[in-house]
Amino acid sequence: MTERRFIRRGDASASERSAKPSSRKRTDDKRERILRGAVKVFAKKGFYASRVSEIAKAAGVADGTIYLYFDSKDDVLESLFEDRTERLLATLRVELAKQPDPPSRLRRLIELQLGLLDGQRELAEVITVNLRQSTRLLRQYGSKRFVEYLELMASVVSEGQKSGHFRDDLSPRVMARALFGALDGLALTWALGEARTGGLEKAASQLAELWIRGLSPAAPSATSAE
Amino acid sequence: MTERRFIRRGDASASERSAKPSSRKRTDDKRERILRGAVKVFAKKGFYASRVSEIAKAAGVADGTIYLYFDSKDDVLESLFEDRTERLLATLRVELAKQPDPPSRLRRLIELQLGLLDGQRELAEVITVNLRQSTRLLRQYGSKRFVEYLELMASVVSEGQKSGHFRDDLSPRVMARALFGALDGLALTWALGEARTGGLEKAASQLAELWIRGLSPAAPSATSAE
DNA sequence: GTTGCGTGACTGAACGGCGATTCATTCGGC
DNA sequence: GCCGAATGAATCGCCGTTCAGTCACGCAAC
Repeated sequence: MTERRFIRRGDASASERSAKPSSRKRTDDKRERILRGAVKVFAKKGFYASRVSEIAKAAGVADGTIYLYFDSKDDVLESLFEDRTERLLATLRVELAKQPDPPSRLRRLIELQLGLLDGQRELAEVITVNLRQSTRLLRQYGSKRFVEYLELMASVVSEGQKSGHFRDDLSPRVMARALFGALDGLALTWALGEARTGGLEKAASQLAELWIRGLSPAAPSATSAE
Repeated sequence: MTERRFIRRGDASASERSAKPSSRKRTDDKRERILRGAVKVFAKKGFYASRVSEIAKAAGVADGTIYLYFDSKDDVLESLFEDRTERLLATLRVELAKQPDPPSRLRRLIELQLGLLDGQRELAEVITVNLRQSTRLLRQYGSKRFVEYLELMASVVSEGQKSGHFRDDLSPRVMARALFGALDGLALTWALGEARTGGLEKAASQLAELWIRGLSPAAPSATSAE
């Protein structure tokens, strides 16, 4: 009955802290503030242990205001995920197109994904941990973004196979899932652990090394592989 | 609303317990039944959306009985995780010791972990999804098992490096986290997707292929490694 | 063998706290 | 003055947990 979600973000242009209290009109700025508050609170306590009033407090708005911009607490999480993943996907698409060949694209993909999280512990935690908590939602509503994401990875692999840069006895879809998992796992343990800035960078570089060699078509003769 | 559930005691459990006339003594059989019920319910609805009464129903016991065996709903999840992970770790340790060299151990580890979940969609889902939901707990109480698990993986890698089977420019700890993530990611997408029995087997084999080549010391071409 | 009793495992209705959501009211901008 | 964004205290339904009873079993007494 209450369809209140009529505010939509025009684009990524989030006019930040313009020193302008300006009008009492609804603003994307307020919506963004709520999302940012949510990241903080969710990261600290997890989705279910987070109180709506805490999010409101972190965002500097009243409890009720949240319901002017979102349908429910669940909707806040979902929107947050949707919003951030969209940004990530957009960045990835642009950056990957710049790379000359599939191996470079693979490396860039890994570096970018982890690089964007580096220095953003809270966001990393929300994405890795809370993504799972809304899995129920994701499954029910079918996470379009998530699938898009996996497909992007799979396409890098399959293009590499076509071009002869990668061995072709491994399924791109399986590789995409495994790579997603590996990135997620690194981000998770990093976010829950020390989370030193720059820590993910080294990990990214190593992961890229592993994958590029792992996907290489050259049959290692020296290895006593059996 | 005001819909009280009917717990038909003995109903579902009667056939199960037919052989042995149940004594009125506390049994870990009952504890195990609760854990199994919990797996079913958690897998279907997720931890937070699961009701204690649903677990009781699935286990064929009364709501209150759960509190004879566990401290709280959280304790049920924690115990479940603890219990199942312990089993997995024990199996892994035994099996890995049988393998002749690190590459075989790595392959076996991957096959075993995914193989044990194959055909157990519900358990896979609880482990991959709910593990995250209790992350808060895991962090606070320090997950000993989880760390043990990562260390087991890291040790396989570092042994391989010492023996010359694996390249030594990659950190075993990073590799362990990435491998954990890859396995977790495969299990997750499998559990949430079609979950065909045998589906994980193929994935396991491919993942092993990737990792073994990826960790191989032979440089296939002029890779400006590192 | 049978009866009666004490023990404690088990039950499930009721409780109580809590927190997401609502809505009467306020108030700034035009 | 009017509109509607923003507020935040009050509401209300939900569900984890409790605990007063129930009853099966083992045992002792006969």
